[in-house]
Amino acid sequence: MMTTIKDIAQRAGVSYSTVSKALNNSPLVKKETKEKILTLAKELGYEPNYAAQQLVSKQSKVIGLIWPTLERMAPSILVTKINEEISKRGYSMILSINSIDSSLEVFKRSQVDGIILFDEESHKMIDPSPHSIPLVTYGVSTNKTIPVIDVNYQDAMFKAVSYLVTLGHTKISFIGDFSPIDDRQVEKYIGFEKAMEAFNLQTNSYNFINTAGLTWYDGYVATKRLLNTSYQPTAIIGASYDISAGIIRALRESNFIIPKDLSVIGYDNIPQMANLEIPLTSIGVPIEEIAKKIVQTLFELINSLDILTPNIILEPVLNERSSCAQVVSAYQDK
Amino acid sequence: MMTTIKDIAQRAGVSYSTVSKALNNSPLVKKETKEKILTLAKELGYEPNYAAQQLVSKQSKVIGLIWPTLERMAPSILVTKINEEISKRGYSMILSINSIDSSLEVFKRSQVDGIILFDEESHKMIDPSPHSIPLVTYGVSTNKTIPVIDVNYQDAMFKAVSYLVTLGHTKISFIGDFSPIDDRQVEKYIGFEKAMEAFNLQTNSYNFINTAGLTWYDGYVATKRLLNTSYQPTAIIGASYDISAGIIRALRESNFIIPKDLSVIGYDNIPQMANLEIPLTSIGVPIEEIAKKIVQTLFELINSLDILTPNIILEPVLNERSSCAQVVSAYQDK
DNA sequence: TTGAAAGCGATACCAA
DNA sequence: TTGGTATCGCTTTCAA
Repeated sequence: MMTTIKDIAQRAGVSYSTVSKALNNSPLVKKETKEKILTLAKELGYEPNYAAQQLVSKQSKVIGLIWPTLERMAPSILVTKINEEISKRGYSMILSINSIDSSLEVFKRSQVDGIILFDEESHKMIDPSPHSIPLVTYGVSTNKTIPVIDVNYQDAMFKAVSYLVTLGHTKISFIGDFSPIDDRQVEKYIGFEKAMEAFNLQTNSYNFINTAGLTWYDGYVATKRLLNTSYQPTAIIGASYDISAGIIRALRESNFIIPKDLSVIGYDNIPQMANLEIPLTSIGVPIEEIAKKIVQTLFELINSLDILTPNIILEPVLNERSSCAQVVSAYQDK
Repeated sequence: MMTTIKDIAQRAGVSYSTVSKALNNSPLVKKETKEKILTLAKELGYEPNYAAQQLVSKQSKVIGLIWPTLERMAPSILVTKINEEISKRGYSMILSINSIDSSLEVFKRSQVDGIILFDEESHKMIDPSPHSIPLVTYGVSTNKTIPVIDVNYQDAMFKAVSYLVTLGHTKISFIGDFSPIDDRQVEKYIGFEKAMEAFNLQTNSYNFINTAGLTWYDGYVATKRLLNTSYQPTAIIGASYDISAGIIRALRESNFIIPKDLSVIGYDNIPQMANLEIPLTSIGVPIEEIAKKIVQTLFELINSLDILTPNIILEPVLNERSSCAQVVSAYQDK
């Protein structure tokens, strides 16, 4: 059987309330008594019963993260960062990969102090029961009842296009996943479309290349397809890290030199962007910032400093590396 | 404040022990009383306090899985399967991506009933303290104190080579990651070497191609490298799913027809194997079986049916699909 | 069929 | 400095 503070008290010849104090390093206990108790605790292999502690303290010091779609590379870096942020605050993080409902159930059982919800599609139907656990979600803002940390994807695409226009580009193709299941991807697409319009750039089907997937290979294949057409863009925007990697690989295979022959700009600001064959200029909110904001908002909610920040939209920034160049004017004017 | 069984008892005009029984659907409570209590509980938005339940029942019905290296695609399918197995038994699973030590700490806090440890390198230093939580690990057997579920990787490679030999192949190349950090990969390598020896097949450096990585691209590059040599293997063994995907892509790009020109066999038995451009013949322990065995062993430990099964080595099976063919004898004899 | 009461393991307050 | 005791919310005998 587990040893309890009572066992220790008995052996030490003191009351168990004294043991409790000693174990919590209370200044109210004489040094010698404390030492005796601590040694004894170690001897007996004492381990605190967290259920009992939680019962009285009403805190577990753990945060739950719901991540129903485990099989996605991109967020895994975010999850790692969030984990770090949470650790910094003396809390721990546990993950559940079940459906939202059952995850919520487990987390209640585990008595987590707060919940972060990662959802690709729809967190529209979560019922935020009144006395429930503090919860924030990361995703496209749709719900007004729970705080959402979000990225301004449309603005990201606007900034990307704007940057390319500054460099003289007018023939810009967007390669991304247009499937309506992922709101984030759709936002990027819309943002690109709007930006092209805003800059009065003509578009046709060659400007919108649908990868119908988010993997590297999807980007690769889509790029090959684009290259086989008569349209010759001077710049390509890749909608995600993986897709951009595929774009670069396809271009190099076709002997395009980046950025001399073609400029490429990718979405996302994960460190790996710099480790591609060509250091990729990218647009996006730094992953650390997203992690920080999510965790910060959750803790504000836990400490209920204020619940006045329902939706937080993070602004993307441009990260110049070396995959974009000025359009050579000789080509520019016919 | 949260509503408790006492609140319900008061409103219902019964004792709180009756409420407890009703909530647990005890047959000792009259139907009408039960119904009244249940309705009232719903009305008041009653949620059980799990810490209190655990304190008395000494069970949390949750299993913890420690997975320090989140960024690996392959195991993520295994994790999903394990999660399913655990759910079947009425338990839940939570994940921790922290270091082993801190994960152990969180799981004690969360009062999990059992722990599964996924470790790539060394679970040699875990101290299995006497009164601790039941624990099994998935990995290469090294430790005698805690049960390990493992795969016979050497045998897998033996069976792969054996199968190819049956088809008449003698020039077989192994493409895999030789880095010593991952014991699993090393085992495959050794298994291949031993098998070639066992069948008296000559080997040189062209038979062992080091990808120095486990991604698709690593396999792709390694294959290209092999193809540029004078050695013309008739069969290739890919050490992992991702690597095999890269192999296939490289071969197709170089206009090899699989399996007419070259046979390919991959390691791993995840369902995706069939979804590659060419349905890939593969060797490995079905991922479901691994998941089942891990969970089963853990529950035996939890219920301490017997602790007599310290190490379990699963036997790989061959899965014929359509990436291997008989060597045409005309080529065979010089 | 229901109620009273003990106890799970720890914290915290008030007395001594 | 220490000890006694109430309490957290629930399960589980044992009586009624």
